[in-house]
Amino acid sequence: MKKSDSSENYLKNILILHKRLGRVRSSDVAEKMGVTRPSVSSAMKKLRQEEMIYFNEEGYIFFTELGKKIAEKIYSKHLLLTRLLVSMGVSESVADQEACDIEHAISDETYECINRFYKTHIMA
Amino acid sequence: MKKSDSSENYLKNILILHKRLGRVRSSDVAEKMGVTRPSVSSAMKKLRQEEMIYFNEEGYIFFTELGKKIAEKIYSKHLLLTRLLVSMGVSESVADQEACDIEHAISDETYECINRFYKTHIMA
DNA sequence: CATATGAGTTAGCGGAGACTAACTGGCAAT
DNA sequence: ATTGCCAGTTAGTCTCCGCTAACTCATATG
Repeated sequence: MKKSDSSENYLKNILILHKRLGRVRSSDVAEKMGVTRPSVSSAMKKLRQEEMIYFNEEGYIFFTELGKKIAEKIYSKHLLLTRLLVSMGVSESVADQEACDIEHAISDETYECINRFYKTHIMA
Repeated sequence: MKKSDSSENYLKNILILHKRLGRVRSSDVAEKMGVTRPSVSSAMKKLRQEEMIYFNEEGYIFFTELGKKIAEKIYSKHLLLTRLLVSMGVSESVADQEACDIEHAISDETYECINRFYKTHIMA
């Protein structure tokens, strides 16, 4: 049911690296997230067992449909929260940083509420 | 520096029980938070070592100045976040629930930003 | 007086999720 | 062909923070 914050974070960062680099290895994830390669290795093992990702023959990481959906959802939450905080006067870097924690705490329903609010009260 | 979410949660709930009951024992905390008495016992031990709380002769829990300050700060964050979410359309109960996680993720500076925003854009 | 109850503690366990140390296997350069 | 590097994995450790089991102690109740 409840995915752990840690797994969600790995998925989000894999997505970001996919956008940035085109293809992603475990060591890229380790470098981006500031964790060791063994940590990534065991996290990837878990995500693979949960059918969120798979590795191709060359060792690059790809999303399954499920993994992609979850990664994109979290990334959307991250972006929305960052924009919201910035428009409330929080600095770009702090907003980005704190959104990383908040994003795991809000449900999809709450995301929709915030999104509607943002569109009608702020973006407008 | 970074207090754990768990400790912050204990402090917040002790504060709430103080307001509600006047005085607070470990078992009250256990019941309110849905954890076992041994869990509370070890959490209180930690908070006592950190000089956040102390016990009086009868076994009731009281805040030190430091503990009170931190508990009130977290409680303020909780209230503000709940009100913010509710005014964005999130239900009272979900807002309250999710605020419990978000409250540990926002800095004091971000709290001030949200507070200003709330006062000028929503409460007004 | 004997016993039951309730609060608190201690000891020990378990899962998450990080870490280090050390091994493997591929590939490049000398 | 040997050496060295880089990516990945495995094994084992640590910390945090829950849990259960079991003990202590005080109070209340038969």
